[in-house]
Amino acid sequence: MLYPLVRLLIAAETPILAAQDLSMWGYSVLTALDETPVRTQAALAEAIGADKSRIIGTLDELQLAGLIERMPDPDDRRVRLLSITAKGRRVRRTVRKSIRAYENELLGALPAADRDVFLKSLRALQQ
Amino acid sequence: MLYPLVRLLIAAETPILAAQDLSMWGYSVLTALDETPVRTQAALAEAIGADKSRIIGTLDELQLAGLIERMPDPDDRRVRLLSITAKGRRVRRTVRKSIRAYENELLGALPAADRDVFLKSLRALQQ
DNA sequence: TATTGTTATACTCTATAACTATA
DNA sequence: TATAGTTATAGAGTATAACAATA
Repeated sequence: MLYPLVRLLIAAETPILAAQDLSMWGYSVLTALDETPVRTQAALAEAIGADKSRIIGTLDELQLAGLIERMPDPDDRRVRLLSITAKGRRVRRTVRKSIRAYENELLGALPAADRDVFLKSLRALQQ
Repeated sequence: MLYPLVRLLIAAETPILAAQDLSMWGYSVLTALDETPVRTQAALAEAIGADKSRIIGTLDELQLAGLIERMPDPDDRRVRLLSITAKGRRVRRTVRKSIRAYENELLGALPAADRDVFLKSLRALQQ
């Protein structure tokens, strides 16, 4: 039952991301970094459910676009300290607004009380 | 919010399918054929959200395992009439029972009233 | 020797377009 | 010529392991 819904969301949200030259992983990274700063790339990858080698291309793009910063940690030069830039925060906010607008439109099909229970339940089912 | 949940379900249900030598698409096909018979492979593919060329390997495997039948339509020999076999039905029921047991366990974390609203809402959100 | 980030490789999935056989 | 099914090809996404730099 989730599969058609997920397909619908991906179809609707891919163009929103593309409008900001963002991939799904790129948006994932911005969201993670905007919520809590992360010290290592491996920790970031783990946080968003990816492999550390998988996000490198994504980080390269985000850095090139000026959306994140990647600084060698002076205390351990193997480590890259990751942070979101002001521009990255702006882009993330823009995307999030569009995505939320779309999702609210979708959820508008549900009675308000059901909607609240639905979202609460979704939250409860994640670990 | 859906993504981690979907990952969790895939991780839990892949071994259930593997125990019956079924792929996710194979299970999708069995489910579609068990619910309503389909005349052409293209229609079946469309029904489960796949490409007609993508499901051919799956149909080959299912047929080889004796779970479906694929007969040329005598009225139009380009067409393959698709149907699930008794064995296919048994396998599907077995898998479905395990999957439902797991999902009920998951949903057990929710209060019964919320669970009902959650499932009803999921159903309402699909088109 | 162990760890962080990177690169290289192979593997799976998928989409597309050719191809065949029928109509 | 058009359609159903098939095959072939190339492309994207992913996982794994090897690698360089640093500890």
